[in-house]
Amino acid sequence: MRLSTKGRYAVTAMMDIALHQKVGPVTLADISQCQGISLSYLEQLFAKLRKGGLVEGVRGPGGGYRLARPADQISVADIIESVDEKLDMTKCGGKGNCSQGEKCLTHQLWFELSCNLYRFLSGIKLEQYVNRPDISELVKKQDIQYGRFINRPQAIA
Amino acid sequence: MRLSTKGRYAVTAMMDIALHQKVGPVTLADISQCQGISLSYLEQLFAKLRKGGLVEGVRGPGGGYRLARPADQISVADIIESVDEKLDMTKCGGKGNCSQGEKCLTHQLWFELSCNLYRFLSGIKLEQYVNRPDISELVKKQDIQYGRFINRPQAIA
DNA sequence: GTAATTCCTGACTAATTTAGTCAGGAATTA
DNA sequence: TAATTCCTGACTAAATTAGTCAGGAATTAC
Repeated sequence: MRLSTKGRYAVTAMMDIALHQKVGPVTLADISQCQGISLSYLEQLFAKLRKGGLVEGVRGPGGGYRLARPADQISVADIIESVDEKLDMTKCGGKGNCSQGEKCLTHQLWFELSCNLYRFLSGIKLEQYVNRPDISELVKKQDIQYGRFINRPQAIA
Repeated sequence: MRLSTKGRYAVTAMMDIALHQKVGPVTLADISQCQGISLSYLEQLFAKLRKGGLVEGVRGPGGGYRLARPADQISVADIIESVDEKLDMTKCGGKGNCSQGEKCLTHQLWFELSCNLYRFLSGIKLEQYVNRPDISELVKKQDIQYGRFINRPQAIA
């Protein structure tokens, strides 16, 4: 479990999509503009999120990305996991030069810690942010501010 | 709050020191050998841990590093914080180009998440690993395996 | 007081990851 | 048919991580 700006980008982008679920698919161009991330970089990230089965793309005008499953079934851990490559925790991998076969003690301790962290982040779902009334209010304001979804009549329906 | 291999190195190294508190200071050379990290890189990390007030160095033969305060007062969050530079969470920093003065919504959400994570890692202290009897047993075994503390009579006293 | 040990400092380099750029193609809608 | 948007892959630039090197400073053991 690694946690970098890359993971943050992915999580915030996914939050953006989750917050607009009802309006329709969200374009990467919108996310790019609102969050100040380059479009091409977002495309790289979303290629991974797609492979991870977290989002699905909709092509053509009015298209964009939507969640591949309900927001209460997507955790922060899911997102980070699909975007960040696993780092081998042990440094000795399968070599066993760490402690003659056994996993080195401190590596074992880190592993425990890492599991706890993973469990913690697995418990945090996108849904719990979406359903907060104070947030829905802000979403509306910001959408107007950025002029999002203005030329998308079918999205409202 | 970022979490990389760098942070992992620091945490595992600190665990190593905590586990050997009673025996005396732990040399970076030992940690380097046991965990497969280069000595010079460890020195860079420990320069930060020292500045963070988490460890203090003891020079000369029989020297090494020891914890600067009790193990129940050093959390995983402390360690990672002093080793990893802060990353600006907002990307707009103080520029306010994010959402005209207000913090962008999704950035705000990430900030909340990050706080929770920080609180979680602050709750995990080095002590809770040190005091586990199953671990003390393993520490002894591995120390013999690596031939640690063999030429250090004063360390036992 | 000399030698060995260990921390400590700073500058430099190599490898990896992150982030961005570019050029183009494929599916969909109007 | 044209506009929109995802989608792919190759390439480059910047940042971070990790390692290397050379030397100095404090301490201990002899």
